[in-house]
Amino acid sequence: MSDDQSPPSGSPDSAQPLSALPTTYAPSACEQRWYAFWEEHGLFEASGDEADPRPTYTLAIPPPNVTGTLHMGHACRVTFEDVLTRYHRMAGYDALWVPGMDHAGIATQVVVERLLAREGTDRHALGRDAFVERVWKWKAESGGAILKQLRRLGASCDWSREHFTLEPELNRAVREAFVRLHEEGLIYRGPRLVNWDVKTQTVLSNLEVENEERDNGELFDFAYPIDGEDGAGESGEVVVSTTRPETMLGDTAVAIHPDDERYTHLHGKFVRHPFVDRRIPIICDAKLVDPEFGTGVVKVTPAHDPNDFATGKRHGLPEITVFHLDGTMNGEAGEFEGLERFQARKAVKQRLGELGLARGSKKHTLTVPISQRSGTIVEPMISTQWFVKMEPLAKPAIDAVEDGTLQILPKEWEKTYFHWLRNIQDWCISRQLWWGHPIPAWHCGACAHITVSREDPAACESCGADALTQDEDVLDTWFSSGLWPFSTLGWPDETPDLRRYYPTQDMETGYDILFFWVARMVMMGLHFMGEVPFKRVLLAGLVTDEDGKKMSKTKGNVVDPMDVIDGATLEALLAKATAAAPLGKEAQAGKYVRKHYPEGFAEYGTDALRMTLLSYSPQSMRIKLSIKRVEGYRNFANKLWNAARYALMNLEGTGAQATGAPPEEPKALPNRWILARLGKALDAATKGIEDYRLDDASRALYSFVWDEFCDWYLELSKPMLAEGGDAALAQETRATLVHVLEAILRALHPMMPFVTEEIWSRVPKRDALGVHPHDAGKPRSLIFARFPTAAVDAREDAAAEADVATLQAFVSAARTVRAEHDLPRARRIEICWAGDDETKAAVLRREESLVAALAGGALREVPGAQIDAAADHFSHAAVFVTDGLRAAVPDVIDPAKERERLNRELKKLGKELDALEKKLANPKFVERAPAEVVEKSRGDAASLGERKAQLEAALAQL
RNA sequence: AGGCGGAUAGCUCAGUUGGUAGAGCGCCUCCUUUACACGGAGGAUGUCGUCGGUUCGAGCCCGGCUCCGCCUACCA
Repeated sequence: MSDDQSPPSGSPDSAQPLSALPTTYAPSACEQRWYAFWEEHGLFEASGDEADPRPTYTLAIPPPNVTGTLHMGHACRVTFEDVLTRYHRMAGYDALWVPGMDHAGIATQVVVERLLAREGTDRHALGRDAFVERVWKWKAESGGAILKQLRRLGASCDWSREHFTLEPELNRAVREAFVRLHEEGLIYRGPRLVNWDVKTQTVLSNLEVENEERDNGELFDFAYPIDGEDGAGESGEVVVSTTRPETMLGDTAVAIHPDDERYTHLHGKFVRHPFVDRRIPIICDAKLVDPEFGTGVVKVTPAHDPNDFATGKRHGLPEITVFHLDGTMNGEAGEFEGLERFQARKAVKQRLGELGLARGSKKHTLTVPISQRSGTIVEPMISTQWFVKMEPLAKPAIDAVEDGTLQILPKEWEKTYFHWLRNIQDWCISRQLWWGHPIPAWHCGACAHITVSREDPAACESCGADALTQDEDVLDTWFSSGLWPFSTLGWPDETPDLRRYYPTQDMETGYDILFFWVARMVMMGLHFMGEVPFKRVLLAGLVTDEDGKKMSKTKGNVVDPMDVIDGATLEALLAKATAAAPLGKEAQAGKYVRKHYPEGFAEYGTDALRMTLLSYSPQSMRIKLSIKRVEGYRNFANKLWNAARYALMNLEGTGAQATGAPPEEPKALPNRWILARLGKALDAATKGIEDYRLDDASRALYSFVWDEFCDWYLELSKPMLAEGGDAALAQETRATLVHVLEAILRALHPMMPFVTEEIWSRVPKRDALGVHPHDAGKPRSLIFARFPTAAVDAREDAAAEADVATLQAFVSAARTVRAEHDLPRARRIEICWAGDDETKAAVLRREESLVAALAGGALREVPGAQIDAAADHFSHAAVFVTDGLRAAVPDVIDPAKERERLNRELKKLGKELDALEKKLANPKFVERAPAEVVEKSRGDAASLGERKAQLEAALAQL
């Protein structure tokens, strides 16, 4: 079977020779077909075999929310992760990419509640169990959309190991983690001032609160009358400032700075609350009060402000909550009871005015806390919640990065990571939602003891009563995500997968969830597994629109990856943008599309999109997705396709095939050269991938394929393959051509899986090429092919590189002359040349026919003096010079054009020479710079000087 | 307020340990040559934000400034 060139049975149709195919690559013709093939044959599945000797490479996907549809950010993540996975799989690792989804507590609950609202009902009418059942049903119906889209992107996940953060297996892990932390005293429950979302009526963690600057705020001043009832007959007032007048209903103190001499007389005094029957102490607090700010007097509302809460604790102040959970005023608000909080604000101000206590207001910009999910202003409230004590967990996580056990790339992010962990606050993990992991805690109706247990308990562990009710809260979504790298491998059981694949290698994700998720996984992994959950954290920037703005439905600048892949007309894009836009913003939503994509999208294909995303540096925070760039990579895929067509046309019927190794001892210069250059490109690509510089890796391969393989090697191969030529040379060239093409396909496969597999299936090659023994028997596919290396697939050859560089410089210079003189293609020229550098002259002599073919002229070596005095020897000769070589092209010139060209070249050369000479004239440079630098500068100056003289001579002759 | 990042060709961005500035797109000229017009050949385009310092030498190292972005905290 070693000569079998037909595709494996069951693989997509590859019977048609590539040379007979259309000249344009059509991604849609093969992408879905290939993915189905890969998946159907389980080609992405990790071995899971403990006897498999290969090292493992494991990567857990950042599980997308079930609510989501794929956006460009996902596409970016998936592409990076897929390249890493495919690369390692090809490089001889047992690679495992664990896929899955996150149940996304609040996000999902909000979506389903919105559906219910449309049906005219709500979750309370349904009841908890029915509601949860409804969410599961919804998840089953629409939750998988994103998984289908992941496949369109070519994600080579092991679908047999797919997980969902709310599935029963992971619930076991969650319970285990919770109970263990509780046993260790790291989980506690208690009343704290928390972030309350009045709309969804749940508590939020600090991370779920976003701060938004608003300049429409005001600083409102009002007076508290001094209470004279303490017998001293005091009168007067103190004026306080507030941005939230309604909270004064919960004031339980007024604070001044102890050293503020303006208020010394108030020490120990009281003020009278104007609306509720309360006498309020004036307290001294140096921590809370900045005497320079405002009046230097602060109203203290312990129940509704973090600083006031802390102050209240210091002074033992009562904490009076004035809001209901829905944000309306409660009974403590007296006459304002029942008002919504912002109405209450107005009302309080108005009443203060009526009482003559208002003391004016001024504009004030302030940042307001916004709920990430509901968009409402978050209310600080005192509430009893579950917390994780973070400090003991954070320490090992800090150590791991400090001692290098865990690497963060790009390294700049380390500082951010440390800063957050060193100032970490306890994590509020309970949520007043229904969709999520229920907290494994049971309240005893008899003794109020709380039983925390892995299994549902039958009786209270304290008093034995069976009057138990489970805690009504669920856990923060991120609690289960934090366990993801090991819970998906079977933890808490000691499964073979957990043994084999933990710790994972890489965690690739956006920097926006460094705290939310990455840091928590590190803490949880270290705590429960005793080992970091992954060895490297790879952070990428966020994908934005063409203007660098965040993609949002309101702005209408959301680019759907599927549209980029499949193509979309302007009308379709407009329709989608307007449909997604909020009511009333439809017109605005179309603006972006009209401005940037007046012609819609062509069918760019997955590979082009992937290459585009890969080409952005991971160093930058923003990835401004440019559709022009996508187009460029679409063109690249087409270039590759056509290069392959050329190669296969020349291979057809010759018996040449890829063997996984280059020819033993290639003789022809272009063959030696391309193999040497392939080695350089492969080194750069490998280094790029391993260093997480996929931009470097993709650039190296792109420029090798286009600039060297296509632009030079294929052109050089044409004369070598010409009919009636040297048969041995042609054979060697075909062997080189097919090998380099095949190696390119393997190298590019992690980045461009579809077009490479499509072409590769048609490349004549030895069977079982590069397949690891462990994968023997599986259908033939690039998925298992060995990733090419310089050592095996290329041949080092510095001499060939230097010689072709000479040839290229000469050919380019000759082409410039042709172009500048508008010589028609058919016009043959004679190029008279002389060599000053014997090595270079030898190259031209040896490769004369190739140079002649590429430069479009016959070569004739002449004495150097003839070129120096071109006018005397050749009529109307254009003269060009490359390093170590001179040439004249007789009978072609238009003196004016020639003068222009020579002058332009002289100008450029002059600038370079000036800089060099200035440098060399500096004695300190000669003295102190490294010898090789000085030597090089001298050499460069000399050859530049020579060229300049020659150009000037040529110019003078015109 | 503190921290971080950015400022390089018309646009979007690379630039490895300091040693003569790069790519893609766009632009100009020519070319329907048997892989490719999603192409080929050639060409034009930069005070590397600004001021100062270190150095023989700075896009790169150090400091100040300006503008932009992000993050964290907080402003009664």
